[in-house]
Amino acid sequence: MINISSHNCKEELNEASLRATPARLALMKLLETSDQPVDVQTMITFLEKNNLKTDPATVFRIVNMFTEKGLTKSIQLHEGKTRYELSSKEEHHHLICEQCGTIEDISDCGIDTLEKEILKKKGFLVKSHALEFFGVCKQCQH
Amino acid sequence: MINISSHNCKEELNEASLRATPARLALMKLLETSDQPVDVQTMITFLEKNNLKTDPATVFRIVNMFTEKGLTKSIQLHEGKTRYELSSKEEHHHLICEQCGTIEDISDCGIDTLEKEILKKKGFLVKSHALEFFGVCKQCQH
DNA sequence: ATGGTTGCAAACACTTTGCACATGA
DNA sequence: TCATGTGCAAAGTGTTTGCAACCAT
Repeated sequence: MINISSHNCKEELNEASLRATPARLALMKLLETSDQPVDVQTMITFLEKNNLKTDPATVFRIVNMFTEKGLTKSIQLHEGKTRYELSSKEEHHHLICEQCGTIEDISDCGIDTLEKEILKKKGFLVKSHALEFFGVCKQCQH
Repeated sequence: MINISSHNCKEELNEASLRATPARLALMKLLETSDQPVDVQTMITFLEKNNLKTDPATVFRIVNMFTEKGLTKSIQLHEGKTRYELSSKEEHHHLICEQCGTIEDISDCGIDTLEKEILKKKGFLVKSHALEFFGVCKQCQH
């Protein structure tokens, strides 16, 4: 991920025809700096730490809006909740350790080839996909 | 899927050291015959239709137990709920149409190769994976 | 007989919604 | 200014838990 300048979040929001409010700007920054998909609780805590009074409803509205506008992707790791990640991040997937819970990234899985085949064979046009791997990370394999 | 005889569900349950109760047997059958992953509401409706008095808590306990014992897999299609599918079904993944909601199956995606690479490159031992494609099915592409 | 299972009620966690007030453009 | 966004309260949905009664083995 090459971060060409401290990305102008305000601009990105405007491009998505969203107003640049303090909460949204802060969440954009959180998402940009986080090395793993973020859940709503974490977002709330982050906002509070930054003295931004907030409410779950607002955060849910923000992430839903972000996702609807294509700024973020939603991710489910069988935790009974949703995590969010910037769509602008390089295509990658996740390795979730069932023991310690660490979430590692992985790229390059030739899934585009697969998507093209799906279109040819099934006539199904893939818009997005979810690919996660569950298992045991290196450290946890004693 | 070749169904060698009307599979003896009772036996399968015993092998998993689970008692063969009416609800469990019925759910095994539902899962065997369903052509797509089933959610808990559908299970409850099914049990009621078969005059098996039941309760959500029981069904959740059953599917959790099934999944824990490896009889079923849990699947999340960004619906805010979990679906379940027999693990004994042939390895496959899902094409979910965002327009009409149909869930189509797809096999053969060479994901095992990928898992081996992950072990070699990252030292991460994959136990299971989730791979779903979201898009527009053939019929919905007018 | 007895330990695994269930039904019921209650509680939880995550998420959505309605509405009046506040705010960014 | 005024449409858009927020806070608060309430409700909705999916899921879990405690406990006494029940039933498969």
